[in-house]
Amino acid sequence: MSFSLHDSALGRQVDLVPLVTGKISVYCCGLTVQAAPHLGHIRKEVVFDVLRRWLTFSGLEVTLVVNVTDIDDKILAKAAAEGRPWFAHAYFYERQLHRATAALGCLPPTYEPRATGHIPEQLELVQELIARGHAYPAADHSGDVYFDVRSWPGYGQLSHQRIADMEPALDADPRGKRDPHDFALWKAAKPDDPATASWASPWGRGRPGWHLECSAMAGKYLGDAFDLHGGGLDLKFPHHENERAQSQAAGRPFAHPWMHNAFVTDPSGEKMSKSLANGMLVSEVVRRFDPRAVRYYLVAPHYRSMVEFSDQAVATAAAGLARLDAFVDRASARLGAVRPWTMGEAPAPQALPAGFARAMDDDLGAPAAIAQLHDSARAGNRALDAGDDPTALTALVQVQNMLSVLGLWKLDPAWPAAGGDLEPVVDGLVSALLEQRQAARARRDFAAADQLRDRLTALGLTIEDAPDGPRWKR
RNA sequence: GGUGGAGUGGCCGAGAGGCGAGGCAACGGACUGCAAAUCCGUGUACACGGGUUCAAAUCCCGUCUCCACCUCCA
Repeated sequence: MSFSLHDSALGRQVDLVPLVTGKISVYCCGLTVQAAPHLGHIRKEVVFDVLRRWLTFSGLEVTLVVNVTDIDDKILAKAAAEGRPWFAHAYFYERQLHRATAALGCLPPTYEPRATGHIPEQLELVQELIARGHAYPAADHSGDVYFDVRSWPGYGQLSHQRIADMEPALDADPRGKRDPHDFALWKAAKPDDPATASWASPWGRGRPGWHLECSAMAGKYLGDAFDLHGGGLDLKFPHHENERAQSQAAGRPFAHPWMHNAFVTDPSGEKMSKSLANGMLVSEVVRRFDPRAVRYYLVAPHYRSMVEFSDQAVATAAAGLARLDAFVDRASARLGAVRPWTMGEAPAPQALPAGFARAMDDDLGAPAAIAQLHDSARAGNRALDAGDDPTALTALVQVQNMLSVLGLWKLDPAWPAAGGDLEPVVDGLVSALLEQRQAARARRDFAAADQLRDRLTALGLTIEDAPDGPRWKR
């Protein structure tokens, strides 16, 4: 069984055949760190985190590169408005991004290069493109350098657009371009730009354009050819089209399949970015909901489907995850805790039901994978009811492995540690109270028993009297 | 104008010619001191109008509605 996925460039599903046996190299466009990340931004991180976990589980060594765009017009403008250096603004939001990805259980990428840390590589690429006749300094001597889209026949192939059919550029000022669709590789410094925001170049001081950095950094960390390029659907054009054109025009094969994830929409069904300040910042959502439930909500739909955000949708996800947790808790209490596969370990044989692997190998089919997860939990619960411990144990192992592949295992190392040291102490105290309550129940003093349960309930704990004794959970 | 995607039961969300994914909610039953959890059961869903076919949510034609991209949005 091999992994296949929908290639946005070809518009059909293809097998992902590694360029180097046993290894997969992935470049996934990261964020421009100009504002706090919302759920839509973070969906991409979660999708590629799951991809990485699944490929790793499948025995591949995955290199994941995610860039940080730490300089652009918006960052400069916002920083100026705030009266602080652009890099202060960028670092601030880069930290917010890291906090948000960690909060949702995403592992840090293998490499996370910053655009401003790779100026020499970007200048080299510009010179290479000029030498090959695919780029030119602006005719108006502004110091800009543009990519010549008409010089590259493959331009438009990724997004399936012809230059002639594109909306005429609204740009009234051609700024020395040969074609209005030519895009900036290098942008000359403007008089009011801060001195720290420009670098010396053969065309005068300036800074790299947005598209250039990804081509340069992908080349540096993954080589001229790599296995997979990913990002949000909205980057397909122009960003990815331009990246592809730059790299290939410079003689680099670049990525084979392209993978694009769909958006998270706001409750009115519109793309999230238009309504930043309405409760969908990651920092706000994880305050209101269990972060694992938020991740489950993002993981469960197919990555190429739009997902609508609402409190109710996340609450529903939380209920679904609670069902799985309940089985794991119940089975662990009876059979003993089982440690699932985690990132970096070799998978044990029979670690997963075939249906789950089939679903994941088929274009990361999370919905079918989640269905399998619930089916396995049900089978496990049934086995526990029937006293069939061996079957229940198999289910416990498999359910936990599936959760781990999806990054949903409760104790996954990617989750921020949450006072785990106190857990046994709390467990001991609660268990002592539950023993008292059991004693009360045994002498049929239900008033006393209920009073104890009410006290624990008031602390936010849930008490369940299972046939094999009481259980508690938060 | 160009390109791509979507409309599925109370809600979310899969599937893509034939045996009703899955979750949430609801109802009934078993279990329980009561609950909770769990298990079992319960649904004549596929925007609309035509057509093809033994068989259509799935294919074809037409219509409507929505979303995204075509300027530096994940």
